[in-house]
Amino acid sequence: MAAKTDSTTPRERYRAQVRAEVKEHAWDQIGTAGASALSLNAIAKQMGMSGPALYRYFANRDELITELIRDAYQSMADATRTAAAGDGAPDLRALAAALRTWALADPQRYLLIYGTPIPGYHAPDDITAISAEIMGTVLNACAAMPYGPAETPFSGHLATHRDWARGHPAPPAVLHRALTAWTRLHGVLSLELAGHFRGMGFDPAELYAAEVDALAAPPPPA
Amino acid sequence: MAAKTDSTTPRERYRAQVRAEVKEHAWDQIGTAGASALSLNAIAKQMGMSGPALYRYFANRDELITELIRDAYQSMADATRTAAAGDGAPDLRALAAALRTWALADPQRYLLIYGTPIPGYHAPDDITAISAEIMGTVLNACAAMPYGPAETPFSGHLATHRDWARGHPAPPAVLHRALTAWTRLHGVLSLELAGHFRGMGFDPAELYAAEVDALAAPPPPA
DNA sequence: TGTACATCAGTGAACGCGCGTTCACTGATGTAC
DNA sequence: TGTACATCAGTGAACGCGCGTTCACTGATGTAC
Repeated sequence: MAAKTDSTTPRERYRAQVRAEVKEHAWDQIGTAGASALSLNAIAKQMGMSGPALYRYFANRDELITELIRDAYQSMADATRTAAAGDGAPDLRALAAALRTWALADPQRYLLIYGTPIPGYHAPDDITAISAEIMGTVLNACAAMPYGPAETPFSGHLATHRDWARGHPAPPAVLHRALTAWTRLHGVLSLELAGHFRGMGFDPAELYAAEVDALAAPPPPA
Repeated sequence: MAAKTDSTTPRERYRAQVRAEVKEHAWDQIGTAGASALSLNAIAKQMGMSGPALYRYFANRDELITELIRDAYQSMADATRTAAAGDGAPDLRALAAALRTWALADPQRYLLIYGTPIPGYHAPDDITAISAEIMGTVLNACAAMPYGPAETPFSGHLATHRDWARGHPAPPAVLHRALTAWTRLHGVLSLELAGHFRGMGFDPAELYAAEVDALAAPPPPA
């Protein structure tokens, strides 16, 4: 018998493996047919099992989708955290580069988070928490920028509307920078992933780099 | 009998009216259940007709969806063109304001264009043309800005990758500005429409305004 | 070490459902003389 | 103006399909003594 090094039994390990395999097929299916076409029966067939068998592993279709969304968020949080705080001080450029690499590696994963929301779906709290963690990573990177960003009318608004920063000590101008970084990088990435640059003839990577440069640029002397 | 003022017969008018009514119900359905759940049978039921009746008006489900996408693009093109060139010189601020109003008026319409692409769907050429027209409007507005934007590394790239501008005479720096306007406004709008700002506590309109300000700001003195 | 029992993975049949789409048909509306 | 015919909107039945999900079951795997 196997040594009981930790608390996982063989059965638990087997379960985890099958669940992982189900999710892999789920991603494949989302990639080729879209998230709304995700079907437990189809996944079972691909795995050479009968449809009802999957109900041993997921309570229903919704639970599988929630799990995929959670994994997507977690993966994104890991990728950005590692890159931003990789060596020494948090670095927005490294974060941005890692984000793009992560997004391009699996467009469906990015779009499951940031694409058209599934109507009626509401993410559970733990997913919201991961999302906030990602925001924290962006905030840290912006707070560590060599130049403190300039104050703006909007940063005045943020001074009194900063609950989302969850107590982060950064000044309002940095909060503004973080939100801007988020929306600008997402702006380029989402259009690229959705194929809206296709056929236009320029290199999306260069447009993305230009946005990163703009974010990292020193503020104009006041 | 009605005077034949133009070439539309009563039957043609009736057809056009029913087609429009079908589309209205289709938008309702997209709003509540998502584009992928769009069902001809369900629409027919809502209209008090039998399912097959709709096949008099649309060849199949795909044709209806294509029509909706076309209408969405056309509506966006109209809204931006009117706003940008409304009174006198093209105006990026007016364009941006109109775009946001248009997007918030019907999030599903915006998301049908810019949300997660429908897998395997490829837009026909006339829709691509409308999309290019919108880009032209943005280009015009950027070309009319009081300050010519500064040259950038990316504008160097655009100097030799400007086919998408379709012969527009603007210099590369303006092309860069137009692409940037597009991606930044989309960045804020798409996150807002998808609900990612919900619960964060700040006012998305102010973030949007800050991006518009940044786009319209004079370049830093070189 | 072997035996008895409990746990759990997976199956196949079945449920009701709604979908897109076709087809032959009825009945109303418009057109031509 | 009335009559004869063509056009076309809409119906109801039918097709095959795949979906999510339940249920009672078989057979393998692990556990306790």
